[in-house]
Amino acid sequence: MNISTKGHYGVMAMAELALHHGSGPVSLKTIAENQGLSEHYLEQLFAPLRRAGLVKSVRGAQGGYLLGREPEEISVGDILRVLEGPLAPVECALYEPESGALEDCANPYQCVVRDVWVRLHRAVLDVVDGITLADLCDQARRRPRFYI
Amino acid sequence: MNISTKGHYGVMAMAELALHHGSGPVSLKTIAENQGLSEHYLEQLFAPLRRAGLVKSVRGAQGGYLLGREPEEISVGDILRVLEGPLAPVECALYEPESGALEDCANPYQCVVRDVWVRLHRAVLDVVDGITLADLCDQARRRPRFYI
DNA sequence: CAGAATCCCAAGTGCAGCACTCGGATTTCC
DNA sequence: GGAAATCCGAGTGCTGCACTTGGGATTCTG
Repeated sequence: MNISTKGHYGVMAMAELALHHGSGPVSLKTIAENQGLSEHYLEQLFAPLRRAGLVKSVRGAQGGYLLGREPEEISVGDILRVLEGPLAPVECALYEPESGALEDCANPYQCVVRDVWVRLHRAVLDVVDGITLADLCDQARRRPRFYI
Repeated sequence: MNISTKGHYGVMAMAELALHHGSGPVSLKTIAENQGLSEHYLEQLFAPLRRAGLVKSVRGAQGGYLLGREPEEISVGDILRVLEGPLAPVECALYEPESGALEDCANPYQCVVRDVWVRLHRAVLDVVDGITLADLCDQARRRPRFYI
């Protein structure tokens, strides 16, 4: 039930991109230094983010990364799904009840317990899809000792 | 963001114990056969559950396991915490804001993002601590093709 | 135009944890 | 006594995490 550093660092890095949104690309070196992360490791995270369209890259000197969409249109859930995979606690919780998949469970115990995972899945999505990068920026700018 | 088979099987097995609550011990062999799981693997899950007091064991022939408390007093969260560890998405989300731990974050990005993890943590706990084994039993007994 | 800065890509590495299996010791009912 | 069960420790193959290493391609700046 935890988020790996991929998702963790990914959201942190995307938050930094969002704070600089509108003022040119930000390099991974900058992000890595600001946040105390490995630049090469961040590279690995940004490859799938770019393929998913969440960021755009600018190559060459003074290059870096830009948000692929407006901060209001990128949720934490969008980032996590790219870096962590689907956010269902167990595989069978991915299928929603209306598809009739409930009948697929071999035994009654598993079916009953699956309802727990479905509810958990929904609770997770409610949180992560309800927070956008714009929300994080607002919150960051309101912090007392905020710099940059 | 997922639950391993430890937590998954553990909750399924505990649900079966709860259904038989009050009518003697249930052996792991029975559970394993009913649910199509490995008996030896279940053994490993029940060791920590017993140490945590969630189940009691009866050794010898016709032995097995009993719930350590009433079904109303065992939540899914109790089981998951024993088998999966703390349910916080990242370590720093374990500390709640009122302890003043918010000041510990080195950089502002991490702090802002941590609020996401804290909210996620709370949402998870709301679900898993709000479902008891008694709830699962009620639901199981109401299912159409319910047996045993 | 050189060279620095940057993204891009592939490969490898050490470690931890998952999902079991195996073999046996101990306890208890019949 | 023997079968049924819990207990216990060890081992195993695999996958994924959290990086590192080493290079190549692109583009701005002096």
